[in-house]
Amino acid sequence: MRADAQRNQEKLLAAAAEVFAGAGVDAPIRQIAAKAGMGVGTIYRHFPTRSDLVVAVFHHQIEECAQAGPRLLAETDSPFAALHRWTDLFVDLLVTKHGLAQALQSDSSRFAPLHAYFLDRLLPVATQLLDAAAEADEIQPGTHPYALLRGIGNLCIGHDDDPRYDPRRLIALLLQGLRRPALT
Amino acid sequence: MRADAQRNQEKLLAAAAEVFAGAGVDAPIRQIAAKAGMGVGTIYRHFPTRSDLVVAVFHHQIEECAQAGPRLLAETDSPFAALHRWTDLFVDLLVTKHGLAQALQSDSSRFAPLHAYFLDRLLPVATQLLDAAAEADEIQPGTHPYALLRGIGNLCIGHDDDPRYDPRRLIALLLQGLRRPALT
Amino acid sequence: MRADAQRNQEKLLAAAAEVFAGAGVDAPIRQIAAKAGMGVGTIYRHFPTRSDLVVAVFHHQIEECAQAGPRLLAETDSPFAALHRWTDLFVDLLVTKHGLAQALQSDSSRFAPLHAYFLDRLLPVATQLLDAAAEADEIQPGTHPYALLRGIGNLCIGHDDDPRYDPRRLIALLLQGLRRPALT
Amino acid sequence: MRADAQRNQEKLLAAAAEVFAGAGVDAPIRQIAAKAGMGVGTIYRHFPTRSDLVVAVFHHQIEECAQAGPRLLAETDSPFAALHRWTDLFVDLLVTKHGLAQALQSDSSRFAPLHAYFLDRLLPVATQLLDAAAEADEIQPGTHPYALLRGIGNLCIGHDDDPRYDPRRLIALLLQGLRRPALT
DNA sequence: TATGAATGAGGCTTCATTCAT
DNA sequence: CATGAATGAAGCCTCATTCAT
Repeated sequence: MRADAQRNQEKLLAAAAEVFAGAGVDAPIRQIAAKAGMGVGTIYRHFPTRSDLVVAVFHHQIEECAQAGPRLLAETDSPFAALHRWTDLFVDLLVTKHGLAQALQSDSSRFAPLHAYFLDRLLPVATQLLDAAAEADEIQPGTHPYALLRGIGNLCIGHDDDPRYDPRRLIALLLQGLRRPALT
Repeated sequence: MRADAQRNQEKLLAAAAEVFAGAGVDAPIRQIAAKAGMGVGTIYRHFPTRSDLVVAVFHHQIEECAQAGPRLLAETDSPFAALHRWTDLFVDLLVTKHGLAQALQSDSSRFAPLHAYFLDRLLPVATQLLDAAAEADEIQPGTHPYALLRGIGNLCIGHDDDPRYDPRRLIALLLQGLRRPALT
Repeated sequence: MRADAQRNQEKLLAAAAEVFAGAGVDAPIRQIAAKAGMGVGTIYRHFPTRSDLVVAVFHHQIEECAQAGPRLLAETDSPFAALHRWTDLFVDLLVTKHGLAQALQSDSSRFAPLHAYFLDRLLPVATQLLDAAAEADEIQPGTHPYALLRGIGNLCIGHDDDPRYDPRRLIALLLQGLRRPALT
Repeated sequence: MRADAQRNQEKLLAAAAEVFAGAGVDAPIRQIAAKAGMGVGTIYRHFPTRSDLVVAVFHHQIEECAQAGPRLLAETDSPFAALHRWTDLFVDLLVTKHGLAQALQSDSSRFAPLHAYFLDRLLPVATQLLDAAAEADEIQPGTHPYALLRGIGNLCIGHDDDPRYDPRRLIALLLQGLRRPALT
């Protein structure tokens, strides 16, 4: 029976992820319930607020991304390179799980738990990477990790609306701008 | 009556701007009508679709911003400096008129006229500035003006949610990243 | 100046007739005003209620139809033939002035003045024709003129929706059914 | 729950039938919801469009009427008599379920499903009856069953507005007019 | 425990009608 | 007088959320 419940949870999370990607994180609950093959009541039982569901949906991905930070830092001699590669993973997270970027930028009161979880896990990672790069004198200091996360998150919005818009390129420019020596 | 109507229009646009700033461009029409002290019908008469109203609200600002581009370019010897100062004005537009950034990022089908107007006016300006800077060899070529506009627009989202997030600093870094010589 | 007013009135009535034909007698007043090139206030001034306007629009046609009855009766030896030809004119009125049939069947409280005027003018004519035919022993007695008018009116509804539906043929059958000797 | 829902459905259909009869098929959904003692959402859940509701309300009656046709034809030697009795049932349907006649006459785009269902069930019946009567040489051929249905439907409009108007008598005359031998 | 039926608040939009100019 | 701007009631419809089964 536990296995059943497990299976159901996964079906729900998969359905929610799909719907969030297709219709945004404000998609009707009924739509998710329908795709998951269950009643809306079941969803409300497990995830009383929409934010709870969103957190659950993005939990794994955020976790993986968080864990990649220290690993990348250990794997290379250049903290800046590690930072760069980590932002790539972060962007993957945001553009693959369409809906996450939207949820993160959304009116802060809604999705507050998602914000909290997101920052709780990723802010230390970004801090570590930035600090390491600054200590190695590869970048100028003074950029708040929060600003970096949020900036990258914002740049990922609408990533597939128009071929002229390539968030990775802009992010690369942003990181380039961090490098020393600063050009006037 | 013309004078009255004129006054009303202005009251409406002011109210809409205020409401858009406070509650986003999806705020209920009723709320705007209430703030403007008029019936909803009056708004629908002048602006049949929400997008029409949004365009009207942002029209002046966009216009001013567009006209500033060539002027700045003429005023300085460094096209890059002109570009930088123009992006400052552009950011002013986006952060002052809170709601514009949101509207620009919003699902393209809604607010299509706003998108069209926005690009119609500002894309040529951004193109001119980028081209001039590239020709002066101050920046590397290859950045699409559309990407720049949209990237800056995205970076301005949520500009006042958190003091740690300063879009101007990120944009400065982005522009810095455009400069020659490119650092690896 | 009187001539001007006259011209305006006619323009209004023509516009109303056209709109009634195209969009029914419940068409928005603004639509009529727009087609007539005048403000809605002007229409309200001359025709305080919608019914007043409808009456005015159909006045001429109803009048002509009413006057044709006695003339047809005088022109022929067969009152039944006169009746038949008169119903043809009546049907012309209803199918040409699309909207009249609709208005006549419409919820009796609205358009009451139209009903009143319509019956005031046409009921005596229908009565005269039916009585003459009955007295000439061409039709069986006992059919109320009101029922005949209304029945024909109803049969004209939707006259152009479907080629399979031909009100004139049905009306011919109805009149045929009135003839003597009655077949069981 | 199934039992409850069933009961609710019936309450809704009864309320809708009553409201349609009293206020026409364009009556506000809220009014129906109020009379049924439920929220508007419940109605929209079961009947997404107004037409769906109208079809459901008239479904049983139309079905019974359709089934009566062949039975009447089998019960008598005179196809014309069967036709006459069937039109009586048809008129019962239209005058009892006030609102059906209105809906059938209404602008074809709305209530299209009702039109379709109505014709799908009743046109074959009318065809069979007319054909049988024509083959028995009791009526003249050449009347389209669609025209007959629609004509009778139209004649039933406003059946209770005025005591002078008796649709059954007019319909009897219409059928009489179909009989052989045709009188000039 | 899962379900999905029911509720009803809330946003949208259209016009009939009034009335200031 | 003519105008048409403004009002706001009224209908529509969509979900978020609750709760009986």
